[in-house]
Amino acid sequence: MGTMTIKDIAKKCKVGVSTVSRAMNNHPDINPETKEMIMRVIEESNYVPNNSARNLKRSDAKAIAVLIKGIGNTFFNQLISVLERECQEKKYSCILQRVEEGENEVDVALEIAKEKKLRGIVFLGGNFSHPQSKMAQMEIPFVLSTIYTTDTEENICASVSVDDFKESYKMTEYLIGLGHRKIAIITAQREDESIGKLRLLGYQKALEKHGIPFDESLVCYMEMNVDQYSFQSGYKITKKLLKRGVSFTALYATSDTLAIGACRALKEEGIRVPEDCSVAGFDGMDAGEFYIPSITTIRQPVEAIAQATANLLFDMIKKKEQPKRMIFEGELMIRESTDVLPVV
Amino acid sequence: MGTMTIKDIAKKCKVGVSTVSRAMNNHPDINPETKEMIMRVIEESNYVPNNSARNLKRSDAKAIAVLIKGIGNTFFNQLISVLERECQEKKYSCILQRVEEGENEVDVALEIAKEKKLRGIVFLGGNFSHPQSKMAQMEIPFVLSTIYTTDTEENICASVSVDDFKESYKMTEYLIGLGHRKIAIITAQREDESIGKLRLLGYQKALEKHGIPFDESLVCYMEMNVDQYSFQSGYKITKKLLKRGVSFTALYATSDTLAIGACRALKEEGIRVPEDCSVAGFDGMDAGEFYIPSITTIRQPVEAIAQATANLLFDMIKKKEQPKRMIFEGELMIRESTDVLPVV
DNA sequence: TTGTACGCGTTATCAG
DNA sequence: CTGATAACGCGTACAA
Repeated sequence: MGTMTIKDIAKKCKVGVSTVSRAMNNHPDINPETKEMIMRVIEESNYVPNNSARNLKRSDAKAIAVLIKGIGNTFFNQLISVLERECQEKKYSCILQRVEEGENEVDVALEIAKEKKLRGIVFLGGNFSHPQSKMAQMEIPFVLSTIYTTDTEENICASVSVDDFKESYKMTEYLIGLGHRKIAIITAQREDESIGKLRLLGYQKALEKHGIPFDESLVCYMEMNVDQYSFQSGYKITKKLLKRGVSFTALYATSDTLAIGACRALKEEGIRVPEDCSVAGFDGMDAGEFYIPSITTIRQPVEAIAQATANLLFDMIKKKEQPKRMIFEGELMIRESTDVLPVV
Repeated sequence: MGTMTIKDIAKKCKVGVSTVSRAMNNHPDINPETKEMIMRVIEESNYVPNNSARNLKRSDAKAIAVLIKGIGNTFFNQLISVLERECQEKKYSCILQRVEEGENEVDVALEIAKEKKLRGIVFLGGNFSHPQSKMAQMEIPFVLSTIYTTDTEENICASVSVDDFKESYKMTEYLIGLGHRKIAIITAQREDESIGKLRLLGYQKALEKHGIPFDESLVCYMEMNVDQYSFQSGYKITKKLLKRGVSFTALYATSDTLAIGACRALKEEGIRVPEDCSVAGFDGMDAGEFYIPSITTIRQPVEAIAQATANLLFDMIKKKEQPKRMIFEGELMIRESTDVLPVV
């Protein structure tokens, strides 16, 4: 019975197609008996309506999409869960769409918005520096979650995130407060113009503030090809740093995963954490909490960010709210991987 | 200028719609100049073709989908990467579709297969015990990756995985070989009929083989509600186990994430790994490799499994291959978290 | 309450 | 090489 259509069902039931349609879509004006009969036939026939045809016709979809750049980033999983929960509550369906590293997320957004007749979009991850002309094409509300974008005064994107600059400053200052002066940093690739850069700037600013000269040889940039914020990445970079032979008493990795990779690398060289070297991360992921030693980090309030993202988006959909930037406070989680610099 | 259609473009270009369609879809029979002109207009107009309409018409899609039950399972990320790479090579597009814990993956498959005119499907995760009648509706090839299913002789599903029973037996035997006799196990929820059960059975079999009586009080079942194979889960279960006051010298967690959670819990109680208690995992994830102590585990050959999954599926699509079950060998990775039982 | 017929945006067929 | 036009499967005015 190859592929059923609504017509086949109509024929089987000896009714018109519209009646079948009404039965499927819970329309009020239909005889309950006819409806039941139709539903039974549908069930028996294993009929599955064609979504493409539906989307083509439908004007109202009650759906949003979440575009995720850089899956594998465990950090997003929690965020997504909350977003999905929130959608369910609002009776919206939530479409998850992964976008490749090389792809342009706005293009993907434009396409899927049209295909699925979306009401709104959430962007997760990515650098997000797109020309204004491109952004203007987005006819539906969208919010950037966990992403920073360098938008101008007159044209602000809706976004919710922590202030990466400030939080990074906070962490660096904490390390300095422990007595560390030679603080190595693992940061995004040189070309990064987004959160990676901000975190680096925060680090620099804190050093400057405390009269510690910025030492380029203590900065480790991630490589382009490898999986950006992975254990592997942190491990390799740290190995390389150690080979360079520069000395440092603290290592600030700009993500918890990087920090964990770094700890492994240090251990292999017989360097104890935190006794010989303090290690700090960023994000506040579970992995860092369970690690031994547990990783000192800046915890992003994921739950709150996700919640705010959903609220802002739905408010924008209802025209109740203009795009705005929302900043959340990160929390310095002092754990086992950092310690005061021992006096020698 | 709301939403452009192909007609608008045709009008703008003063050509017929079919010419525009040809330009977009790289058809051979079109004047290069006309094509170029059309493409320019499309670009300028920010026209985005409607995918629903496309899918509706298209008969051939050259696409497969990967249905993932239980994202968050980092284990899948690698698998997916390989699958995507393989698709690219074959010029197929690869659609990732998450399926909720409560959803029926076959229903989702049926729907998306129809909507996207898929050529094949890969199932990742889930228990997969579906009635034969349901499976019969799948008109396109599909393969279960990393999933075990209790299929009958005459009706085998295509699947590729390790032999969870055998591998679990292997791990347990290894622990016994170290001198351990009181081996606790963290396993799936009681109701599990899939890999969780198999791993438990492998454990039991190994005990039996070596004349060690099975002790129900050493078995920790996961809870239903919590995130199944998470750090948290392993942590909590271990805490509970310790409270029970039963003594054990080794703890076999049936996933690396559980093992890591367990290590944390043990540490908090002042129990050293591996000196006081050996801990073993399963899967061979990065997280376990970088953990301190690194986790002894059974490494699933993810790369090979993914590769075989792709090959099998594409062969089935080309009718070159019948559904079959493929078993891969797991590798016992002896690392820091296990040690011989000290003679007291 | 139900059935008929049209249109959604594309692509494919077939004459020019 | 190009342009009409017929599907694709469904929802929905509109008529009955």
